[in-house]
Amino acid sequence: MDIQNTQSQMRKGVLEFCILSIIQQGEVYPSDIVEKMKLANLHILEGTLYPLLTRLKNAGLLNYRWVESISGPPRKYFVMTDEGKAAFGVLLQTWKEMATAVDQLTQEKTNTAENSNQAVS
Amino acid sequence: MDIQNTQSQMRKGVLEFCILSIIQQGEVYPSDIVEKMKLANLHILEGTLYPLLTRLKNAGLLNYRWVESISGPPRKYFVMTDEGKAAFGVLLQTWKEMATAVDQLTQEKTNTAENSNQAVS
DNA sequence: GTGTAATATATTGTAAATCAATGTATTGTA
DNA sequence: TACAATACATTGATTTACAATATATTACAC
Repeated sequence: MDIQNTQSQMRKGVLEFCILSIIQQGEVYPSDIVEKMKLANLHILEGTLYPLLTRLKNAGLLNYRWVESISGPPRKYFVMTDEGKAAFGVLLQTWKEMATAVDQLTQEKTNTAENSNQAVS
Repeated sequence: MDIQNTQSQMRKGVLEFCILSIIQQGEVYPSDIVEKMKLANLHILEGTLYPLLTRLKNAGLLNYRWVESISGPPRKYFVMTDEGKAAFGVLLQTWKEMATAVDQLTQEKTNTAENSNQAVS
């Protein structure tokens, strides 16, 4: 009950960061993002994704272009702006620092020999 | 603007997990938690912490005992229940998996729109 | 052509959680 | 008694994810 909620919070925390990361790797439309996130076990629903993309677009981090599809309505392909790329760099640094901090925090007592996953560069 | 918000989201996501981690390392009262979190660059306010501790206590993950202080009102010292220890184990696993997934996601190579599906320019 | 399914973008209403500000209570000291 | 420091606690506003639903386009069977 509460565990699932906490797990959900954890996942929510990195949603925007992961979506920016996906878009930085190349043009994608929303269904691509849902798919890639699912592969990373970070599920996101359309009702969450669309407002989020709008937020990021309004913040100047993203742009999009319409692309015709042969199997349905046109798609919005999203790309990073220069500002978005800069923001992603900052967020990547924030993520690394936070992950390191959390690892240190949790390793202060959890000293099992199994936990030898060292922090990345 | 939006970067700070995204950074804030990231930190929020691990708040409960980190607080459980701190309490698992030993008995603490709320001000201890605020202090330890600040040292990890994960700031939390009392207005956030108190409801959060109440939530975790009501969920059966925490207990507390009153301890007299020589310099003010009595303090609530929190400890983990057995259920809380089990929950923390699950969350630790969740954190590791998520951190790995996020690292992989951010390290993937660049794709192009032409690679994915049936996009037509 | 009409109806249905599949694909895709988008909005609405609800619930949960953080935060800033403030409130309440206890202890020591001038 | 008054005041400062410490500590627990609540309130109101804002934000945001989610479930459900709406709107629009294309393909295909009949």
